[in-house]
Amino acid sequence: MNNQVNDAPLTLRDVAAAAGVSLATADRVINGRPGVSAKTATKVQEAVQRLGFRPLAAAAELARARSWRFAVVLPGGGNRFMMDIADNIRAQADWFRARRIGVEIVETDVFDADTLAAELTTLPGRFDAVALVALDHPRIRAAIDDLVEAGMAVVTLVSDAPSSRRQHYVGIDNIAAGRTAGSLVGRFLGPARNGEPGGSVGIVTGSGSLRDHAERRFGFGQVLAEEYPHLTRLIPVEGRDDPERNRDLVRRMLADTPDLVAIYNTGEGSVGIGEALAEASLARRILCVGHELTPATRRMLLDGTFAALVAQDPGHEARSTARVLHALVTGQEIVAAQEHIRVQVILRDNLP
Amino acid sequence: MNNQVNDAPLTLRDVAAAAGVSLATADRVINGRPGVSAKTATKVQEAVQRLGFRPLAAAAELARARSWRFAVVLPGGGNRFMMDIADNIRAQADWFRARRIGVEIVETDVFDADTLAAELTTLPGRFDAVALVALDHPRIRAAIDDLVEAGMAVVTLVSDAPSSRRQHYVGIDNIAAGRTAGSLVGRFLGPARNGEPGGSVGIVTGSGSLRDHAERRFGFGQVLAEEYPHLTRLIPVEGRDDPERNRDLVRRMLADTPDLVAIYNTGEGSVGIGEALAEASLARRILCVGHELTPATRRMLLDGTFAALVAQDPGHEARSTARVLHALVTGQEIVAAQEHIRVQVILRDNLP
DNA sequence: CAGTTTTTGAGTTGCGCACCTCAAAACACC
DNA sequence: GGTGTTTTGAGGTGCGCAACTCAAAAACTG
Repeated sequence: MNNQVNDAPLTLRDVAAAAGVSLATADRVINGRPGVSAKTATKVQEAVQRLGFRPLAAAAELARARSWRFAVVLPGGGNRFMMDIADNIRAQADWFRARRIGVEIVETDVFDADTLAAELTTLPGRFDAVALVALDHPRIRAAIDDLVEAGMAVVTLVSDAPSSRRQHYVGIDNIAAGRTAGSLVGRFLGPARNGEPGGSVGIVTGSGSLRDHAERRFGFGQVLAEEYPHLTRLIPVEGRDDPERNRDLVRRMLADTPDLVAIYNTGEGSVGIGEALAEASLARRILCVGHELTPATRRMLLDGTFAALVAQDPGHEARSTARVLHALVTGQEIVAAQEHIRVQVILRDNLP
Repeated sequence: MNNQVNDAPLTLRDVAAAAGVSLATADRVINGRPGVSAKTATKVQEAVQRLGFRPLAAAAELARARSWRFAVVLPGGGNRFMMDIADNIRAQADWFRARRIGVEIVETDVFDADTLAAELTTLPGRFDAVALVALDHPRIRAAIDDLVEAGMAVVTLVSDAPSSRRQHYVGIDNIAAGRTAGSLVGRFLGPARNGEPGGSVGIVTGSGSLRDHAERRFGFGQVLAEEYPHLTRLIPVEGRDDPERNRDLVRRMLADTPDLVAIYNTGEGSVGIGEALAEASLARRILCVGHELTPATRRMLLDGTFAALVAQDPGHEARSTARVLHALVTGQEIVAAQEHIRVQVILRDNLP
């Protein structure tokens, strides 16, 4: 085992010498410039491998001496989770400045394909790279492909468009997130007991047009059907992530479903669910699992209204977005493990 | 709301001009060199504030033109989690090289205060910074303080020594981790039913000399006592993180405790617990919660022997260690949110 | 006031690389 | 052989800053 992680600093000059070529030629190979014979290029690449040369990041960055413009396209409106992402992007101002990156946060109606597509077409020329919360819709897919075609680096954020040509997705595996929620509900309710029916599980979801919620419902249903068949799944109700709609929907659900034992909310607006339960004096008696850590869900986790949250870290996503876009435009490698966004389970006890 | 995250790049030259001083004077202020009157220094600092100047990291790094030597002190022996950390440190070789950082991984007997203290005294002069898995022991505390006194940057890793002068701790809140395990056990076992006794919960722990295991036991006990008083906690048994010892201890536990319903392992060697349960055909019938994701615990999570794991991400810890040490030696700021290590709950469904 | 110390300005060097020019050398082709 | 093309070498410039020198200016001292 080699415990010496690395050795004396190497420069491009050392590589050139080792390969028996001039500095200019070594530079041409390293930076993929034309006018080098295949034979010579191989010699240089071998020397790079052999010596383990990597350009000093600081020097490369300084010498490149160009600045970048990134756009981050987020849904407008009061979505708390998206506001958290925006805040975390802003909190990186120093990081961006130190890399000569100008960032603009563009708010738009992500739920409307035409609006979003129109917004996207304005980006080339103004920006070098873009991160967007994607709608998985043919028009958006085409718009994303046009951006890539125009030479922009494109990553999807939170909600993916896997069939597009986007270079990277910054977000969680939403099927796994839904499955996790399903396991938590099933486990927390406990096994079926002789003679006792399992009860019904209500599902509150957002608009259904973003891929993430659909995938969560799918994963949730999968686990409940396979592992907890004694539980009855109600038909999902759509509250568009709006607390007031959710409150009304849950009121009706409580009235219509005497054997309701649990509620899963695939999206935002969990606070409305808490209100409806409190009105009916059923808080803590009906098991609730939701998504994302916000001031409201934090409070409901602490007071026991919600038993658990499935969450993704908006700070991690903001930083990952920044790193990935930077790596894409500067041609650096992406550290997959670092950029993998975890599906977090948050209980009262491991609240950050 | 300002959606323009940052503006045109500034140089030190701009700051000097804005402050009405020469470049040399601005440089003296920025880098804390002597020979500047308080009045002038204030002028420059105000200009820095007003313009929002930050030295371009790449240029500063390049100009500083010095290399660093980091040591990472880990326990020797086959601890899988520690091996993961070491592997992740090695995986960062490129990152280190790009910053002129040489890293040496030092394996030693972290559990023996004399050995560890002796190892630590050899570091000053050979290294600029050190990360170590700390024993919370007066001798180690003194040794750490000596390192800081000698001008080294010191961070503790995984297990902290909070009363020492170490600049940072890279690891999780182990009390929260223990509480989380306690909540999972309590919740998964379900509420007390009329007439049914709650049953006994076994606790398997490591050596007890590292702070982390003690804190986990404490947090676990806290939650069980407060929230699940119907459960009986057995006296913790010490298996020194060794699978074979753990197996023997659990064999005896099973024989002695007819009403055993759950086992919590605060440390490594969970595979021994699985073996003992399998022998007795009790796997999946006794609820198990353990720590850290390894090939063995992953397997037991998938086959249902373990219901959940409480984990910390060794990759994150390795990267955080690198970033924090680098920030400490170069005088950069530490992004607290980025370096906060999360207490993760891992179920079968959100396995990374 | 002269003499001393402190403060400031002006300037240089080099970090390692990207990017460029220009000329020389090697090669291909007829 | 000569011509044209490709490949290679040599060298320069600048990125923004750190770190330094040296001299000039300003601020104190008695």
